Amino acid sequence: MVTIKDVAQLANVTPSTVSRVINNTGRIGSETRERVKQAIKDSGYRFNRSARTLVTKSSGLIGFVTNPDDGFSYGSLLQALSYCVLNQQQQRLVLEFGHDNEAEELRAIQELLSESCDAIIVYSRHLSEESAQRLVKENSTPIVFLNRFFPSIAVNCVSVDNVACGYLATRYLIEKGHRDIACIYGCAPFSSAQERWNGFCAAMKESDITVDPNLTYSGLYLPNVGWDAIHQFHGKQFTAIFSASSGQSFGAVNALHKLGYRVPDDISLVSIDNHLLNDYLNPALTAVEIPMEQLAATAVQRIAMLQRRQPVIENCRILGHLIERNSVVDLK
Amino acid sequence: MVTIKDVAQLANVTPSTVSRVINNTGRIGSETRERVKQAIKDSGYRFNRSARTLVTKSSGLIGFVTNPDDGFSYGSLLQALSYCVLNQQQQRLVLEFGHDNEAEELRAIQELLSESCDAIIVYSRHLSEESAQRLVKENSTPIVFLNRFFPSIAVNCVSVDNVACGYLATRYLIEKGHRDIACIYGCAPFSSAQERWNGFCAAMKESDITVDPNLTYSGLYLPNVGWDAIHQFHGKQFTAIFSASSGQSFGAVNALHKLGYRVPDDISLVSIDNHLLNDYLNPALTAVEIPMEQLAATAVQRIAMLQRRQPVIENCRILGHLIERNSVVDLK
DNA sequence: TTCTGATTTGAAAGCGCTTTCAAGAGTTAC
DNA sequence: GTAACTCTTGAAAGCGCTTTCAAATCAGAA
Repeated sequence: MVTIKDVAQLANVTPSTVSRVINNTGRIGSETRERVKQAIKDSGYRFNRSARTLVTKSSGLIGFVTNPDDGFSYGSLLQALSYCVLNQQQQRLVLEFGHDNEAEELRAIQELLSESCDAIIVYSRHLSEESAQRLVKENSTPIVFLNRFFPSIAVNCVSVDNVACGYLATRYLIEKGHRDIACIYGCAPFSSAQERWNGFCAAMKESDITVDPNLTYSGLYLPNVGWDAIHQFHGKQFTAIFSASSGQSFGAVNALHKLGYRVPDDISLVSIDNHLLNDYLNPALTAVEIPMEQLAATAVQRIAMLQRRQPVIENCRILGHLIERNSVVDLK
Repeated sequence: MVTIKDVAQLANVTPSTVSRVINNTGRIGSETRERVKQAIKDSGYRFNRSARTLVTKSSGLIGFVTNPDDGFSYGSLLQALSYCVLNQQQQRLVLEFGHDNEAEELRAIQELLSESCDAIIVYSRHLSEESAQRLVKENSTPIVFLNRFFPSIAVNCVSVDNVACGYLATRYLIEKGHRDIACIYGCAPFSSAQERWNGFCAAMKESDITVDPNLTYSGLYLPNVGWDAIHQFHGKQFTAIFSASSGQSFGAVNALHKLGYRVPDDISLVSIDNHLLNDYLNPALTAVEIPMEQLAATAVQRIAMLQRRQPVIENCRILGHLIERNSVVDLK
């Protein structure tokens, strides 16, 4: 293994000088600098990051904790993080998967702390507020929780305004003249579930529409839940559906087709979540989409704030945008 | 920062002993072991991986290089790698993105080599065989190339048998009685493109069907290519389409709908690639799917072989499986 | 010439861990 | 009682790098 020492010897300088050239720190004579650079090339030197990490306590790694996920909802997030932001700062992402329980999520985080990560982004479902709070208090490493909102450590949370998402979607249906609106929404452990439901209720109440309990269905964010919901709604009087997740929407659309409903002619549907499918489903789904780039950028920005120990604006939540496609018919 | 030294002091032993307890190496008196374990807990010690990496030259990191990708085709791969295999071996994945050019892909790999990765998995499009070969020769770190096949370093390649995929899909159509079959396929930089096309041709030839050049269309694996292809085919005589990628298939199905074709009643379609969408599109797409878990497992297995410098079976290529759904009609 | 200050480079310590080698303690055999 | 073991632990070097402090060099001013 070629080390900085070998390079130094070859260039007739000391390791300190080589280090200074590599890191571009300190003042170096231009002739020496060239000589060192040449020696680096000639020797085939490759620099050893763990040695640096040991000294500087900064690894250039950003930890990312998530859970395996049928829809790979984290895929676009990873990409946004890595592509738009991290590369510019010469950082890399390290992945750890929790296995859908809190203990594993905590283990994953500990693992990443051992790795001297410069910061950790947690995209978790199971972590309790107490655990999250403890992690933040006991570690100097910045930790940002994505898509969770813990009031006691709001500074560490970057999340979507799910109430607004539910509200936006529902209000859109109402504006299009719908009043008999069914609702398919989530449940624990998704913290967004209750919020999106609240948004739905708020929009309904605002327009003085009473929510028909027979036209609501709650379950995991999965296609079969949407499918079951439609079968429950079947036969009842409704013209539109607010479906709180793409997973549920796909199942719902499928069931609607199977039962002979035309979408949107018979039944309109608004979904939440960005998904490649939204564009290619038949019909393409009108949905409240979350700007993943903004989510990623905000997380990275928040990390920078935490690193500088700056006072931060608490509770700036990301807003979703309604993208009109072809799954809603205008009744007016 | 609590170090192994602090723990040693607390437990009244030397750092060597603490290290032995942590790593479970060497023989340790049971009383001492307990005392050390207690000290570890009491002191809040967290072990520093870069220090270990510096000594042992093994970081427990597996590098993964890919390119940003609209369909996140690597998402399921990451998950398969991380979930099924790596966790059991206490390893983590580090991500690096090339930006769709060879220089960036090479930079990404170098970066990961600096990180002392135990192995590197490259899911690349642009790397030339020469570069790949050089990387393998010049580095002792095992490197595995996914979805590429370089004859000169076949040992380092884990790839799908794309000829077989194209053949399987096409033969299925023929078996269902189709003879006027259009083909939408890929182009450079996808090495799979030519192979899938070859598979298509082989199946056609086998059944003595001449390929009509007016019913073939080549382009990137993107929806708009599928869309354009259908518009070119429109008006010509054909009953089925072999579409070599999910991206193209989605665009094709969309265009078929727009032009008033019923799928599969008027036009059947077989696709290649696993995609969540295959199940939820209307109709659900019959497709040759690639077992990602197998791909991941094979890659990890190959890494282990390379690490042990064992002679390996060259050129075992992963086979796709045809999953029947509802996008093909039986003409017989 | 001598002094001052700026610039460039070197020497050496140390980051937290592993690992080799040796020493000490305890046990058994004769 | 001594020799020959085994078992447990410690001392110390060193992994490849950064960084502080000091030394050396050089230019310019007096």
